[in-house]
Amino acid sequence: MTAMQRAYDHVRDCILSGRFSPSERLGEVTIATELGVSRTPVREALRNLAADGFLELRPHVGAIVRPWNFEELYSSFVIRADIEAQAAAHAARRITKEEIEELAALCDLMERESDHDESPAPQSRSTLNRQLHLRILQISGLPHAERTATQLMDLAVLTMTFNQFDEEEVHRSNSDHRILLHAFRLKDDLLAHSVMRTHILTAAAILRAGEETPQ
Amino acid sequence: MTAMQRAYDHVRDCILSGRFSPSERLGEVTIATELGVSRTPVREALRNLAADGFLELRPHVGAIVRPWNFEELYSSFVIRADIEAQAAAHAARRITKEEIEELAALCDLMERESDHDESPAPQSRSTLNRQLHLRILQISGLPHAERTATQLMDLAVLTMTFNQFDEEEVHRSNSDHRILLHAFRLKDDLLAHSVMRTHILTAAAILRAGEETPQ
DNA sequence: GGTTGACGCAATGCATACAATCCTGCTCTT
DNA sequence: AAGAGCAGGATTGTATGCATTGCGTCAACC
Repeated sequence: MTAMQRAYDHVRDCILSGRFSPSERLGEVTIATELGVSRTPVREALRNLAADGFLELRPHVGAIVRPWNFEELYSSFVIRADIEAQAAAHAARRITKEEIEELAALCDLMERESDHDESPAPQSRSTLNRQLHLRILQISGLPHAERTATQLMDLAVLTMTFNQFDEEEVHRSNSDHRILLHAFRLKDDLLAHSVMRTHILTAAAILRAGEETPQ
Repeated sequence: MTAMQRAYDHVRDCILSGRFSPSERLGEVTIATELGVSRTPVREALRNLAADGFLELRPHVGAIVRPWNFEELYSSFVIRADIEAQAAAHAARRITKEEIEELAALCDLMERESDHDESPAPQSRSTLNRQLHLRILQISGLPHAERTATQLMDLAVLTMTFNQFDEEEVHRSNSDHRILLHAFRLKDDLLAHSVMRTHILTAAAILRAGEETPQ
């Protein structure tokens, strides 16, 4: 583990946990002394975080935590819906039997976990979900889809920790995955496209519902 | 102009002009001495180029020029088509009269340049085209659409220099822009979506045609 | 002859020092 | 009292030196 990676993870975790509030100014020296490393790896980590959309760099001012209002987050889902739907359609045409079994195994794991009401690892589901979506993006054979969608996905994890699905919504999500697998088996690219698009836009709608009621 | 920016532009131009061939290994010291600067800004430039998709960084090995086969490039167009179509639809609902006039002015410039057969600046059209698309992305109010689409667009400029549109194709492209503006005036988001999607997929098809015949 | 091990080298990773630039608060002036 | 100018400080930009790590090569052993 390099010092840059440590700095990256540290700042990222601080942003996600709310220790660094939005629009807060972060200096290189502050973080460097906090971690006991030099400015060089910290500087590099901040650049990477900015490239990944977590920070905004202002020369001679400092890195400020990117303020992520609701519109910002919702837009990432809208874009992801298009990209991943397209990827699912491509994947449906290229997927092999072995890859289908691989995805099915992931779905089994997720459903088995949902059955146990006392979920041992609360973030396990989101990890498995990420794996599933990532694998489909890889299978699609659209390298840029993989790049951009994973960026948006990791950025969305930010709020997923605050906004948990309830039991009914988890069930629906699992059902979406099953239908998607069905579409893959049939090599039905139109169905795959539509299911994936609905799957993500549904998540966005749930997010919107959870975000609008508290206010 | 910082030294990092100089290094960034230098390496980028070398990649685009073919001076650095794909899969070539680039050392930090090589470029640093070539430009007469220290390793530090070069290092930072290489990171940025990797973040923008031009390079791939391998720890303790070096930066290698990302091999961009045809599939890779084509996939960027497919993704862009979806993103920018969605952005156009959103823009159609939010655009103001002033912004429409602004876009119309850009279209006028592009068409006026097309009329003069002796185009003074060969890359002027691609610059104007970039401005037009970027402005629409901004108007869409989807920040992530702007981020991802511009990344893909800049990456695609790479081959646009080798693959020029002929007169007929330029005319068609201008016509697309005009219909898009028409859709904006009518606030017709469906039309805007479809026109933009077709516009980009057409460019991809032309690219494919130009790429398959030489072989 | 093929394979595995170690050693040397080259390149990156990191730390520190210095320079340039910009922001900020204060003061002086109007 | 409000605005402009200036000085101080803080932050980033760059250079350089040392530490670390992976890779290639050569030789020895199987």
